[in-house]
Amino acid sequence: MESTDKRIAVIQATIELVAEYGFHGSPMSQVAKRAGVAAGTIYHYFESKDALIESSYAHLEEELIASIKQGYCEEGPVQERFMHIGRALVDNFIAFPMKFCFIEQFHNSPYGVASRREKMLGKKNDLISSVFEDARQQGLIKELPLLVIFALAFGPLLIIIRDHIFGLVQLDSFLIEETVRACWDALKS
Amino acid sequence: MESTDKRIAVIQATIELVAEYGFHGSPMSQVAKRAGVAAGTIYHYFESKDALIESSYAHLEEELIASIKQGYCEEGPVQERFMHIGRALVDNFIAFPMKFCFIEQFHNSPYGVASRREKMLGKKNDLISSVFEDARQQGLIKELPLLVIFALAFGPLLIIIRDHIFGLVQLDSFLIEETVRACWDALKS
DNA sequence: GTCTTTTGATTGAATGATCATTCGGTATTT
DNA sequence: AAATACCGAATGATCATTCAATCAAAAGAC
Repeated sequence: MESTDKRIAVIQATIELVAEYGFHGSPMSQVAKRAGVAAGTIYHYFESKDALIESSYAHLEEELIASIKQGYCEEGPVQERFMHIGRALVDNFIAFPMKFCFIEQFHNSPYGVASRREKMLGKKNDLISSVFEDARQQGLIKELPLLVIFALAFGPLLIIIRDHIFGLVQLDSFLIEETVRACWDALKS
Repeated sequence: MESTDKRIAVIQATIELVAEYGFHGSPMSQVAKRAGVAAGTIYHYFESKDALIESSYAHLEEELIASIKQGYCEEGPVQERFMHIGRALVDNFIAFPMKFCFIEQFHNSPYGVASRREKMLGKKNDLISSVFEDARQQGLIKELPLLVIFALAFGPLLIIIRDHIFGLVQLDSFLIEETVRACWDALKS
């Protein structure tokens, strides 16, 4: 993970362009132009367009986890930890819609498939999983597979974020709070 | 909406290819080959690739609504109607994963934006909205904007369908039932 | 400190592939 | 014979990627 100025600039340009125009609407020539870099330079940092997209996604994922960790209390009550994660997710994506658009496109494209499978095999003790493991042990939530719990917890949030970004709803902090709480209702045993 | 054999064949080929390779990985030449048709023929039925993709989506949406209507009782209790819709959605997408992959890619691409906005303006009395309107009037569900209700109701289902299709969970009818019920828990006031 | 040398970074025009679309013509239907 | 459906090679654009040439900076030599 080297991080020259130009490397980051290229990733940033990729995220912006892909978010707006999709993978196929984002030629390397445009990425180069927006990053203020020559086309050839991209290939100094990334093997191919696919590799660039993969790296851009990894970059976003790191940023997202970092932003969730801000103000997160590992020792607090389970429901409060859940609410924090939910709020952080929505707030962050609403503040940076491009990140959301890129990530969602990635997840629903052939790129994302392999990536998601890898993550499932081996990720045990990350921040989020452990909230649900604790909740399960305390008998607070339903006895369902972890992935189903994930779906109930975050599925609705992704949708309202998308609706907000596309201007179909206007989220405010009250509505966000109520929605995250409703997600918790879905989990409660 | 004419429906020649070839027109349908082209749409079918488009859905299959896009589901597997994405929009940018589905050249018209391949669509033609898979549909058993000459490249030029596609342009007899569709103005452009964009128009073809738009029509393919519309086709899928009609099919989906038709399949939900099967066995649907307009007069039954609200919760039962909701459970029926949820089950139908999951069953249908699991039976035809290509449909799901196409639709999700569409929704998260620049194509889908306009389409979604149009639908929001003017759709009042469709099958699904009226379930939630009835539920609201009976005081059964939370007082939240319709789009948030949609998100809570169907967001989790979309995620577990994706996980199932990618082989990350194995859904059976028990798990589907429990998940749809949990979605209802999120809605309950 | 100044002058080479070497290494890595950067450039952007050139290359070759691939793609959406067109069109002149052939088959099929009316 | 008129109209419509269909074909597939040809066209022109666009794109990812390469590479020979320039530039920058660090390392060594004296």
